[in-house]
Amino acid sequence: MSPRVTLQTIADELGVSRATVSNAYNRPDQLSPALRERILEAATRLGYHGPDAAARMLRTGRMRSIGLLFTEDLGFVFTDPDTMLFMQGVAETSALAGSGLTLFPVPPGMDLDDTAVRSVPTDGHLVFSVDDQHPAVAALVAANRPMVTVDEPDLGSRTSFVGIDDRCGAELAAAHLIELGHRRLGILLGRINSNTTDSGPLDATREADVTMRIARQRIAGYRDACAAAGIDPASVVVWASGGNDPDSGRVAAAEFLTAHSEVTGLLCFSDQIAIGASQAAERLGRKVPDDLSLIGFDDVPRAALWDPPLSTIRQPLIDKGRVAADLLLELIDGRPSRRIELPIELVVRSSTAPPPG
Amino acid sequence: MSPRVTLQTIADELGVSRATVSNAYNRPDQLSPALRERILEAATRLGYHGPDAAARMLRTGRMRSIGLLFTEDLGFVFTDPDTMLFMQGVAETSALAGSGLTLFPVPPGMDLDDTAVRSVPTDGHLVFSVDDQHPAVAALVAANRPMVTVDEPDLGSRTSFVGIDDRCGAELAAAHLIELGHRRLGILLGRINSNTTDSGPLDATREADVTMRIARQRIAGYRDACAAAGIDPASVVVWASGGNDPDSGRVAAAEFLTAHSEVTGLLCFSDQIAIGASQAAERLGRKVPDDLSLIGFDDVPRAALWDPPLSTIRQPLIDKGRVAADLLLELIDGRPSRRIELPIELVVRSSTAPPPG
DNA sequence: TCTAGTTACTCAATCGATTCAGAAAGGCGT
DNA sequence: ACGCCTTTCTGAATCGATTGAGTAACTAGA
Repeated sequence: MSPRVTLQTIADELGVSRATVSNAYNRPDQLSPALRERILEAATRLGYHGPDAAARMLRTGRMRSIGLLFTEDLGFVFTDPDTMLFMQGVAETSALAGSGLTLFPVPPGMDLDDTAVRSVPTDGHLVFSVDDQHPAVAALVAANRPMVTVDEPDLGSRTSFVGIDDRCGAELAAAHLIELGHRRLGILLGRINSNTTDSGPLDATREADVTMRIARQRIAGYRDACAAAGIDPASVVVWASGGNDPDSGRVAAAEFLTAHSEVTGLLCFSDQIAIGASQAAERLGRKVPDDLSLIGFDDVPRAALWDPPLSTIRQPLIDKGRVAADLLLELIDGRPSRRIELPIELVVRSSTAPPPG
Repeated sequence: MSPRVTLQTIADELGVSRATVSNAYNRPDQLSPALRERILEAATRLGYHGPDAAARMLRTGRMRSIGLLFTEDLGFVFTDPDTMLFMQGVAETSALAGSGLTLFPVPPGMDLDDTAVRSVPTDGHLVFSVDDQHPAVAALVAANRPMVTVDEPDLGSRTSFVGIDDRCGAELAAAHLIELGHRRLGILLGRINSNTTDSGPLDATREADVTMRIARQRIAGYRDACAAAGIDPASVVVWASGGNDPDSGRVAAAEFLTAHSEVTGLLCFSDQIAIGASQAAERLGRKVPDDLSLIGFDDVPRAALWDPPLSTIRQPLIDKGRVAADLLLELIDGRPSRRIELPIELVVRSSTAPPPG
């Protein structure tokens, strides 16, 4: 067939130089409007659809796309409301900037070289809630390209960071239950690190397995509130769910509530977990909030729609995506790295009440 | 700072040719294992992270990433369960193939040149449920690159296509209601084209505004069932919602049910619409399914969880994503275009019952 | 008329790899 | 010792653009 149509084809057709044709696309002020018209006309006539993106990338070093790395199972990613809200924010900002958004799923167990991470170029990466020991993070850090991490890991000034004050948020949640009169509290986490999907109680030893930064922070925050209220932080049972979805929460909560029926207030790592826990409580015949108070985290849309509507700690998830993308675009622009903490807020609804009796 | 580390840097360091270093990465069988080891060692020592992706793209013409184009509002895209399920399937398949997945949002009203569509290279595009008059589709068709459309538009053999038999599915849904004894049916659509968010009744004239292929197909299918049962297809009221989300469905259904209280069976364009309609019915004091039967379309997870659980037409949304990505990878591989229709199935739950009286 | 300043283009180096056609060296059978 | 494979590596063309320096022509001011 016909050889590829390039800048040169147009240049030859019109008897001008390749540079001029390039300018017609990139620097319209560098040539006469009349010539530019002729060039554009010739281009459509010959079926030239603008400068080749790959060649331009090589020459300019700009990729016009940002990467989004996530390491969770894909079945989780696209059903998790937190992730979706975040992605929405990222997509909005990148679309506004005319930038593409390239997804880099690195499913558990897949070798980094079998993914697109090294073979698809971007201007920088967004890392969403990834264990800091994950090889993909190490690779990106080594490459020393612009990158912003979200929630996790916190890499210091080498990268930008956006997150919330998880410890403070957890403290707010626990303080709310304590203020209602609860004394026997439990903590129901989601997944505690990227290597396990085990659920069950976490004694002091196993608590060392909790490598997720935000989980550690929140445990600390929950305990802060206990300590402040004179409740022995060691009396608070910590339990892990195998995942961050409602089903994992339901299963883990059923075990938890059976093993620890004395607990009247359950501090849930996320709304998703809290939703599962509320189902489990229902099945065990424990009414929420009369027999058991539940408080979630995040304030996803479903939290307000759930029956009963969930008390929770609100964090601005769409904004998190917007801010993360903005920070990355700043970095790509050559500006210095920054660290941003988004505001949080206690939202009291109907899943929390004074303890029974 | 130091000049960029390239293949040549490594080659010079070791006194070998650039070609050999390239082979160390791409064709390990072309050099001795010992030399390959030395090259890889030198690479890590000098901070070389593998061949530059942009340069490789230019040289090989392979981008190792597929594009996903969507033209809906981003607030919709990331909250719509159908879209998310589809994306999950796409992401799974592309991840397995080691391919990146680049999102190309073209929000309504945005000029194509302000988006990344022309400036970020891909091996091909997935077009998800886009109006065939959309300029982005025209641009992709003109570029004549591998592409597969999903549901819409149906471009014939120029591209691959994946969808379902929408007409048959609609017929199944209507036949189910008719079999239950319903004679007064209504059709509640979602958005009818990409230019409007108006809701309201569609007379014969306004029905011409329905440009979405699947909406037209489904209207035809609903009517097929009516005709087969001796119900005058013209007696079936057609109503548009402004969007495809539950809220739009709720608002439109409230108007519809008020204007047409004689209707006992509502054929909803999607489960999302049906969910909204069931809320509207509830507020109007009409019990589902006792006073009003509702049937959705898609069978998203929420359909089964809704109260009452929704009768619907199931289509395999995750598979749709998988198949779409597979078809695109085939095309990129140079294989011929194909057209695939996925199976559908009537799922009877509790939102449908015989009409009252 | 001379000079300085614009405008409108052209030249050619460059981005960083891939790949095919050799070439040098070594092994092997006869 | 000869020709003939293999194995292992090299040379050089090529992908398609961008961009700073340079040039020719034209304008305007003194």
